[in-house]
This record gives sequence, C-alpha cells and structure tokens, in this order.
Amino acid sequence: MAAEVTLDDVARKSGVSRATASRALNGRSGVKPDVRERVRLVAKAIGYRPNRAAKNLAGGRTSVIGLVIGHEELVADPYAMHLVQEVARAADANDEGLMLLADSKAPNEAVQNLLADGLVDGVIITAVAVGERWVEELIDATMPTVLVGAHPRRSDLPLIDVENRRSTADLVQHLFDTGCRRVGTITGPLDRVDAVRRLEGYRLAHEERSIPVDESLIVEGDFSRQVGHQAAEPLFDAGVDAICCANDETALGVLYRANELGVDVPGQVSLTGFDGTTTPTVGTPSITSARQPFAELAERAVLLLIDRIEGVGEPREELLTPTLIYGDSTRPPPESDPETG
Amino acid sequence: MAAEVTLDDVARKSGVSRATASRALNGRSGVKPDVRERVRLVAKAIGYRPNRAAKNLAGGRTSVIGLVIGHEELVADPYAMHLVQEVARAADANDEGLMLLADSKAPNEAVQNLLADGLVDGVIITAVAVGERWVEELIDATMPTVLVGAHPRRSDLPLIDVENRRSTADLVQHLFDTGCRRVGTITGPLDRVDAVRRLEGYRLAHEERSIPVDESLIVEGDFSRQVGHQAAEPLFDAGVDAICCANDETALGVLYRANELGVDVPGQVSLTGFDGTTTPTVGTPSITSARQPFAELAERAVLLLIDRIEGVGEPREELLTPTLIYGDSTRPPPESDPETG
DNA sequence: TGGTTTCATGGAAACGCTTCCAAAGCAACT
DNA sequence: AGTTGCTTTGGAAGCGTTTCCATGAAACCA
Repeated sequence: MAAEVTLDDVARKSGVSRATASRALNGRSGVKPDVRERVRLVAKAIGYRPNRAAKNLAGGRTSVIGLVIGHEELVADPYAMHLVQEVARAADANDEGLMLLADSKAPNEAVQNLLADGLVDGVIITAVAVGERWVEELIDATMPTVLVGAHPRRSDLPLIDVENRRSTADLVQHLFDTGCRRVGTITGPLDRVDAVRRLEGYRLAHEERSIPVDESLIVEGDFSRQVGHQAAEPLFDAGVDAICCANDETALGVLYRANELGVDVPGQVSLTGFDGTTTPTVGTPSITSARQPFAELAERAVLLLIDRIEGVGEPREELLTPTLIYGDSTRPPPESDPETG
Repeated sequence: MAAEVTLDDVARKSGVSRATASRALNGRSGVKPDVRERVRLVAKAIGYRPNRAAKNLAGGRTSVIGLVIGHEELVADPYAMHLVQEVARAADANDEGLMLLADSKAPNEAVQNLLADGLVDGVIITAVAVGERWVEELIDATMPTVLVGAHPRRSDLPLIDVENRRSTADLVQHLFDTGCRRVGTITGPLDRVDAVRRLEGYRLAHEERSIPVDESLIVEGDFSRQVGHQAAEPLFDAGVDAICCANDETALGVLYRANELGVDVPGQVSLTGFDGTTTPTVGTPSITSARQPFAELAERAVLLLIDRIEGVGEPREELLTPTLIYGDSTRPPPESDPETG
C-alpha cells in the first residue's frame, strides 16, 4: 500500500532501462547529463519514492541509525532529553531514520535483534555507563558505533565529547573570581568519565590558583537532583561559600535545599552547574553553568557515524567546547579586570 | 555483515525446501509436527535470524512503529518525555522497533518518507495539535494510526485517551473540599481537545457545587511553565484562593511566581496541576495533580496499533483514568467526612 | 482395489532495488 | 576506413523472504 510507483515505472516512462534509472537517481557516474535530468524529472513527476526494504535488500544501507540511551536517564535527566531531541533533528536533517534503543530488559537480546535484524546501520551510544556488555558486543559485532561521551574502558572508539575538565575549571575560576574561597563539589558517579573529568577540572582550578583542595568538601553524587538536595546541608555546615555541582540537576537540588534552609544564593553560597539545561524564565535563579553544545554534539555524532558506516575517513575523536553562561546563582564579577588579580 | 545465516541454510541442514522451512518457522499450517520441530531446532542451533528487509520486501511487516511527536514538546514538556519513554518500553516489550518521528521542517515531506519508504507499519500520534495536514494525510494514506489524546476534528480514529474532564473536576472538588471558594484556572491551548476537556471539568465542578463560574478567572494558557509564571500575578490580584492549572508545568510556573511574590502555597493560594510529572523529592511542594497512567497509555496504544496493522478487531477507543495524587500544593482536607458537606 | 480427497512438500515466481558484465555507441587516433 | 579506447546503456543476476501452484504421497470411501 505504500509505494505504488516503482523504479520500473520511472525507467519505462523515461525510456531507459531500470539499471540506468537507478544510476541516474543515485548519482552514480556514467550517465549522460541530459538522460539523468530527464529521469530525475520523470521520477519527480510521477512521485517515485524508492522502497527502503528493497534498497536495503539489494545490499544498500538501511538509512536508519540507532540511539542507545538508558531508560531512566531519558526521563530523569534533561541532558538526555536535549540530546535525544537534537539527535532526532540531526538524523532527520541527514535523511536518516532514528531508532530509539532504550536499553531495557535483556541487553543481550536487544543487541541480537539489532544486529541480526539489520534494522540499523549503526548506533550512537550515549555516555550513560550502560553495562559494558552492550558496548563490547556491539563493537565486537563490527556494528559501526559512535560514542557521545567517553567510555571508561574503550578509548579506541570514535567519540564525540565536550571539554569537561577545562570548562569545569573555568567555572570554579569564576567562583574564585567572585570572591569565593571555600568551594565544595558534588560530583557525578565516578565510574563515568565525564564525572571524573569534571572533578579533575575542580582540582585543576585550585591548582591554578595554588589553593589547596579540602578533600572533605568533595562529595560523590550521581547527577541527580536528589543527591544535590541531600548533600547540600552538610556542605553548608562545613562552611563552604560555593558549591561546584557536576550538573544542573544537582545544582537545582542544592538550590532547593538552600531555599528551605534560608541560605541565600548567591549571597551566602554560590552555585555552579553543568549542561546549561535550566530555563532562565522561571522564577528561580538561573544557574551559572557550562552549556552543552547539544546541536553540534548531535550533528557531529550523526555525521561521524555516517562516515563510519560508509567507511570513509578514520575513526576520529572530536572535542567540543561548552559555552559558559553566567547566571544568578553566582555573584557578578568585580569591576576590576580579572587580569590584574 | 549482519545475518550470515539464511533461510536457505536452515532448509538445507534440515533437509527440506525453503518453502517448508519458512512455513515451519512462521507457524503456518500444513507442516508435519516433527518436521516443524526439526526445522525449529536447526534454526536455533545454527543461529538463524530472519532478514528484516527481505521479510518486509516479500510482503510482510516491518515490525517497526513510528511515534509522532512535536520537536519542541519533546524537550519542554515532561508529559512528552514520559510518553516517549513508556512507548519505547511498550514497543520493545511487544517486539516492535520504535522510530522517533519528530516532526520537523516540512511535515509533508516527512509523511512522504514515512509512507513511501515503508519504514514503519503504523504510527502513534500524540495529542500535540500537530498541523492537521499530518494527520489527514497519514489517514488518507491508509497508514494504520492510533491517536494518544483526541484530535479536534477526527473522532473516527482509534484513540487512547484519559478522562480529562472528570479528573479535573475531581481536582477542583478537592479544592472546594479544602476550603477554597474562589478558584481560577489557567487552561491549555484551547485548540487542543485535552485542554478543552480540562476546562470543562473545571466548569463541571462548579456546577456540581452550584458555584457560579467567574469568567474573569479563566486564563487561556499553553501548557507552558512560562505562561503560569506570567498569568499568576493577575490572578492573585483578582483575589483567587486557588488556581486549577491545566498541567504541572503551568502549576510550577505559578508556584515560582508565588515564591517570588511571597504568596504562600497552599496557605494563601492552593494549586492543582495535571500529568503527575513533578518529582516530589525536590524541596518544592509536590503538586496536587492527576497522574497520567503513562505505562498503560503506551501499552494500550502499542497494542491497539498492532491490532490495526494486522487488521484484527474494530478500531476502538479506550479511555483510561488518571490517579489523583494529593501533594503539598493544596491544604489537607478537613477531618470531617466529605460526604457530610 | 480403484478412485477421490486431504495433507505435506518442493519448485518457482515475486517483492523492488543495485550492480556486474557485456554490448553498443562514439570520438579521436593512425 | 580501420583501430583503439572511452563512455553510456541494457540485460540479467542476485539480495532473503513469502506464497501460489503443482505434485506426490498417504488416507479415506465405496
């Protein structure tokens, strides 16, 4: 019921063979320009649309890519939502279908289906520390793969990532610039590379300022709002004047706790997040943060994956830079030029 | 590179023809039980997995369903996110692939792709008032379709929906029960059926209590947090002691504004939302709301769609009931039994 | 036991496309 | 005009399934 018009129709109506029609429409070389144009016109005129299944069967690609993402993350983490949105857009823009591969029940089974059914040409795997089996199996199965966010053990894979360390260091520097001296941090889950990098950034900033790190002010979290909410009070009690949170959600948790406890933000305690997912329009202070370049992240990932699928170029690694956004959760920098300090 | 093992292999190794092997594996009748069993065993033994493209091409189904959802909604509306999550899960549970069809650029084009490419067997269309062209074209193209949330003009389609009116009325009743008398409302966009139904529910509750509706307390919104934030103050000024918001996001907007203005919730103003998407764990009051039965919604939608695709049963309509959750944004009900009032 | 029905099976066509390979067309040489 | 070599074209062979149709075997009935 779908495609009524076949390549045969196009060929017949333009007075060429199916082979030539196919070549003409797919931009293969060896077709006279005028013939090609004629075929194209006919195809458009009669509304020809290639049948994907047939195309795929004949040895071509599926033109569908998979996006592997954790089930819970999807709903809990604005980062994931933004990523899904942008990957959907990017896939669309590159004429690829997007299959949502929320890893559920048995990962093994899912992989099986993926591979054998030939549903997708390749997959984008998000940073969530999905059971390694997943990743391992996918890769060993020679399924083209691109990582968004580094994997703890596989540094050999094509990867799109953001500068977590430097950006976090910059955020902490900003805290120092605005007069904070005792800066705590609530990290992400430290089995994730991005979380580790951000913690490194926190340390790096201290080092750059020759300020010793007080290890007691480092709390391991899990990127969740809840953990921010829980970890906030002990840090307040420990006398911090700023908290560098591993992401915005955590920062929001801290912020809510601060409101409950009557702690003024940024008056008494400054707050930084990461991701740049908070909407500044709601009444709450907008969080000073490093905004993930979601659109580019997605676009690059899709393009890189397509390259892998088509086997062009080397598996590469791309590092994007978040943009810092200064919100109301930190104090404005002093008038004096930072260079002087 | 995916499926190396073909049906031919299975047939050969079990000493039957391809035709018989196909019949045996697909549960078609006319195969001797022992033969069938043997074929099945062989297939399992050598790890046979049917090639989807070929299957599809030969006239079968794709085993992929599409989920049509607005691009912006995806990120802005927790409702959409929850739905996506659950539909992904439900599709998975029913051995269907899930294709994300975020309607971007030209809807027409997207429909074209959908249909002609034969990528999906059918689509689930979410309530977002996507340009009617979409829906119309899809249906006219005999693409099996299921709506989640009613469409303003197409009452003939298979539909999964929730009891918007009754649930909203119940929420407003709860406001009355807890002593509120002057209840305003911020609606959703009134070109959407669910928004209209909820407004009707608001009116219904007044009617049931013989309380006249003050039309000046009805503000048309758009389900966004921003609109709640903006519309809140005028309503406060108009002296409401409660606001029935069309969804949680709107309620959150109101809540933030209330905090800014020093209006106590629920002390001075009670608040109800809809969807049940707020996490009660953050410091903010949890919103009294009607929680969408996301999982069932998704499950029913997928099953209904599969029925439509396979042509079994009549296109039916299913109405699910949200569960009311009483949060901290409304006052606790009085000790006295509600029946007495 | 011969004839008829039923059941299980295999052969082969079809699905719509890509691509290999050979043939044909053409231009520019000698 | 005859070669040579390049470009453009069509024929046909798959790709892995499903399914129609014909065949042969087994089972039934009289």
